[in-house]
Amino acid sequence: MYVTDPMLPNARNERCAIAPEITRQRTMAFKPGKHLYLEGDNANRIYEVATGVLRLTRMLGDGRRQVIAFGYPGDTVGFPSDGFYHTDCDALVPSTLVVHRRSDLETSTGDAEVHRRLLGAALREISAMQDHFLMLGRKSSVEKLASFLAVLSDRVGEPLGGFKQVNLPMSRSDIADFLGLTTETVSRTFTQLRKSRIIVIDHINTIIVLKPQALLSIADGLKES
Amino acid sequence: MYVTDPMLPNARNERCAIAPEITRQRTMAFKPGKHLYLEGDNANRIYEVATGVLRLTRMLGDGRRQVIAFGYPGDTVGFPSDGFYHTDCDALVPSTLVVHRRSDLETSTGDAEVHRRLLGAALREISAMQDHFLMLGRKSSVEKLASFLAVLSDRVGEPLGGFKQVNLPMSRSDIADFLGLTTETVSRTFTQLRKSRIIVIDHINTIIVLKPQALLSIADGLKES
DNA sequence: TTCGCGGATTGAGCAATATCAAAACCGAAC
DNA sequence: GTTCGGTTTTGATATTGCTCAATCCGCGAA
Repeated sequence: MYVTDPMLPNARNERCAIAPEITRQRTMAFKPGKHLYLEGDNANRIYEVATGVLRLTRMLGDGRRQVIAFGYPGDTVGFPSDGFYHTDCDALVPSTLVVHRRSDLETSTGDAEVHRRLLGAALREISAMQDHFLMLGRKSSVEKLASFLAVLSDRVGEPLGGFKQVNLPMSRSDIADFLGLTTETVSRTFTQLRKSRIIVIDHINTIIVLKPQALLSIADGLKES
Repeated sequence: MYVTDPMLPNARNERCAIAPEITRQRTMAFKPGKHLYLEGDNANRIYEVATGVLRLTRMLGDGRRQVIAFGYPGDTVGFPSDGFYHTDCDALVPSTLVVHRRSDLETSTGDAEVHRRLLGAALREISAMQDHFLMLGRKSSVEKLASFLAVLSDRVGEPLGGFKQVNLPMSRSDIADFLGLTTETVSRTFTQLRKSRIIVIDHINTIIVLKPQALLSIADGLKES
């Protein structure tokens, strides 16, 4: 999951639920604690998230970290380049994954539907990452957090008395490393959104969006607060 | 072209020169001044840069801009997602492009070699963008500019009396919008690298790298200067 | 229940980068 | 050559987000 412009008619529709005939393919359970793969590992498998949340990270020599993406149901991770993975990947919560062979994407000899599906996921990935660049490079801290919450609320928010409740399985420092901020700034920005009554922090990892429209306005830089 | 970690054994080798039998395919000339395509256009063509330099951009409502990538020879631009382009694209210098049909990538019915080639380009694109995230989100201004110059020098630098000369066909504000900085900061950072005798600014758009190793050290955050 | 620990929040000061403004430079047109 | 317009550089100041440090909070263990 990347932070795409929440105002755009997004590509969510294409990222449809995994069809039953596909889940009948090889599926695996994966729990937090170990890595699904590491940067530099031989990339022989591509994973489609069915349930749970994955975390893709990339490290700089001195410990600085970038969370490249969070893998939510419908997302695909592990695209190979030159035969290797280029990020680390682990799970934030117990997850289930549909496993594909690298050859399912790279050769057209197998199941044509799976091939089409993986290719589509790769192309959507490119366009989502392009949007994410705009956010990383050009948005302020409030705009970043608002964009993040808007996307999450849109994709995995659950209705709660007219509002949307969003669960955040990741830590504040995961969010910080995803948005290119520090944990302190993320925390302060949460407080700021809470004080403007745009969100309620129900629990450290559960927020409720009170004013989705205000969140979107901030995300797109249309509002100063 | 994205800014990938210049220390890594990079994927440049894969991005090999366009073979003669491929250039025999449909080729077009494209000059600066008009757009190759705009965000939202129907994406029916995919372009492989043969010569020249393209610029891919994405805009935020209030005018803030992000340069998503520069398209150098060997790079491929115009990957479709949901049938549309998701960036604007124009040329910085007169360029020639190898034109592919969208269907060359999306169906496996055509030339298998072209299909393989486009798919490989898409996968490399994903991994290069992941590296670029780390830079946008976590690097300082000197580190960003040093990374940028290191990659350019590596990819398109020309030998000049034991040093490498790098041409910069893009403006300072293009560089700024690519690295997530302002033009002023880019300019100051150029000056800083010049004063440390790491580069020489031969001309506004021609620099000479005097100390490639120092450039790499800074790029990777191993040096404070 | 209390204790202790790790993550989260808050605070104060600071550093990096942005902003605003002016000067310098460069190339194109005359 | 001179002029003009746009880009780049430089300067002064403002501001955002970072750093360092001190609580605070929630949760599991005893």
